[in-house]
Amino acid sequence: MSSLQDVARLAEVSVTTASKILNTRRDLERFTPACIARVHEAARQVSYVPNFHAQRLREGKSYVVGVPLETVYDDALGDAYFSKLLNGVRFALAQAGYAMCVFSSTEERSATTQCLQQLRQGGLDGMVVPGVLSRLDGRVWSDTGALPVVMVEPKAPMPFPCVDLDFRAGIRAALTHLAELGHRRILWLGPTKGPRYQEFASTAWQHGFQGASCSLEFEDGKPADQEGDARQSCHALRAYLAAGEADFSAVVCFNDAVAAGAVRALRECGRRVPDDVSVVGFDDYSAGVLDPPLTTVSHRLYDMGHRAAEILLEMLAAPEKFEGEPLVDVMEPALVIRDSTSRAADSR
Amino acid sequence: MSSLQDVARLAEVSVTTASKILNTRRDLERFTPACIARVHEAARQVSYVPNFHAQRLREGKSYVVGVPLETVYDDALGDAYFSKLLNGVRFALAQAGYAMCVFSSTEERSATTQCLQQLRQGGLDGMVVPGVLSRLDGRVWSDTGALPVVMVEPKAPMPFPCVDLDFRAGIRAALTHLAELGHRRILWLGPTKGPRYQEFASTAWQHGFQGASCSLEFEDGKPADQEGDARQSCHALRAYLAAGEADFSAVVCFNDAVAAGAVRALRECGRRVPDDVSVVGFDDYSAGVLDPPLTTVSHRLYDMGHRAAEILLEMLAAPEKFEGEPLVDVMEPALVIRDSTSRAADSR
DNA sequence: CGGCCATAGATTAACGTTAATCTCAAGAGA
DNA sequence: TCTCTTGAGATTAACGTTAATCTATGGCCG
Repeated sequence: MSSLQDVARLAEVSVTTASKILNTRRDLERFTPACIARVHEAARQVSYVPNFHAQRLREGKSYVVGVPLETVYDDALGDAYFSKLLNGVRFALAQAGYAMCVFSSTEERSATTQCLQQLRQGGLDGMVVPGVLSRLDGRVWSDTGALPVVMVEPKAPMPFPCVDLDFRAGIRAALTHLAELGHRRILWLGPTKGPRYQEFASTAWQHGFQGASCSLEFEDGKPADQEGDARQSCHALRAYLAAGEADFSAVVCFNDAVAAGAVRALRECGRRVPDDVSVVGFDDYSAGVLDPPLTTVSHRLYDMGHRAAEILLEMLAAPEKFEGEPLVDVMEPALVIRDSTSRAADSR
Repeated sequence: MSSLQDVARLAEVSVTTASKILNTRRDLERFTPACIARVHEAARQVSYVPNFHAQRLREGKSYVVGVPLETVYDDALGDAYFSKLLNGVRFALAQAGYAMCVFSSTEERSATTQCLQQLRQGGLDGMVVPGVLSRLDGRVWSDTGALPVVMVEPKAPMPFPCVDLDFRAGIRAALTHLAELGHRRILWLGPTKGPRYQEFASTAWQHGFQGASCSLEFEDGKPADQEGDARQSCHALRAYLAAGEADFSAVVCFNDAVAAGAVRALRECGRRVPDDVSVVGFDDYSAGVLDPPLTTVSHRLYDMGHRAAEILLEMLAAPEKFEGEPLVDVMEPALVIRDSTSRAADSR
């Protein structure tokens, strides 16, 4: 590890001169070409690289943004959720020359706590918080009002800007799509009890789903267990069909895993997808690899992460613009049409 | 931002005293309780937090490890791959008090370049490199010999420790499982032309797969496009069956997406899975949500990431142990048995 | 009563960088 | 010849922390 001092000594100039020539490039016109060349040559010889922490300390800025990930979903759903979100954050930051630092919870301290600590210490310039997690540990958020933090979905009580998703618009898009295909009797399939329904979706789903004809509910199991979801929904729908209920030509599902279960149940009961029944998923985490590839409402997590990072960067550039009521940026989900929906049989 | 100076001024002690009492806690027995209390009270009043970069500069250590992610796979496969890998790295590091910083490529500079730069600058203590990517930009790796870097799969020519996966053992496990179920005629289904086959698996597959009776090849499309994989393998197997080839009771697939395509083709041709034909996937990225849930060879990426981080931490603690020939840590894949394999029909 | 030691801290120097100010010599202008 | 300017760089001080060394006071012992 060589420092400017080594360079300066070798080039027989002052440390400041070396700094100006090698790093800041200010007042370059004030040095003779010979001097500049000497400094560069010396830097090469001792293979000088500027010290990260010294520069950051001096500048009072880190160019790093933190993202806390509590251990909540350790499965394919969590993979998809966080991976897409983090990709969005990462690329937006990278474009602006920032790095992204991801924090995990340990036995002693939550990821959010660690992240907030480094933020206060100046090791991070800001923070993007997947909001699903932000409600864990409410006390962690005391005295954080003025910190540069952006939340992602759903809107939390903390007074930070937030990027949210309009679930209702997503469901509306699904219903509109089905209506255009001639479907009139639509079944809603998803958990309506259990922790997840409480947490995520209660009002959004309820309001968004008023257009459905009927709804089939099943008890939520472990939060976000995809295999479990698929099994639950398969059982529920199979029982429903076995009971002779068949007054629907399309199913809208809570997520892609539930949709996968629905497809399985329909098949087992001799209904073809999409020929006999159309199925729409939600999230677009696994929809592409299912059979048939699912029409689904995309969560657009990449875009949400990207947008959150953009907002954070704006906050860092101009904090005064973000005083007052915190910004809520609502994104529209996107309907991705694949092969699990088609024109209703009775409207062909 | 208050500093030790502010605290010291307010508590009427020297800066060093404040440092010892608040941060290092060395020589604490040498201060009167009254003094200690005064310093703590002052720290509270000015809400002191130690400065991150100043501490790191002083200590000459960052407690941050970098992971470069080049933009290679921007799809569900990439999500699963990197998410699981990063989770493993993250948790291992978090346990040891390290943070994980993820780098992305920008238009100008590759993620690896950025990461290496910060490593040399002392902003990072080490680096875990998903090896799939390390071969991009060979020149980037010149003059990096002594840096604390650990690679993950596959073994690259760079002289760093590496965590690798024994693909052959994975295939062997799949074949053994099928043999135990009475299968004798096994079809290998996967790309055998195109970039991916070249890159990943050529020798591993070829050697590992000698036990298969026959193999069906299709042209590789875009690297790692899951939907594409499923479509390709579905077409290939459908054509194969349509041509009257049916001399197999089990299929071992290149990855889960290929297996999904295989299941689809088999179904379309009236074969039930697993009753008529057993199917084994590879990777365990999406195997759980497919119908039927796939028996698959798990890539164990979480474990690989975890192990890589552990090795890196050992390197940081005792660099001298890692001189000489770089360590290669080979992990055994794990066979995950789900519902797509069953006893061969002709052996029941 | 002088020397010695422990107590309770303060002072100094250093980590590596940089902004602001300062110096010194040469040349220009009056 | 004397002042003024300009060029080319050096010095100083600062960012916030900490390890190593130093000082001053008081008590104890011989």
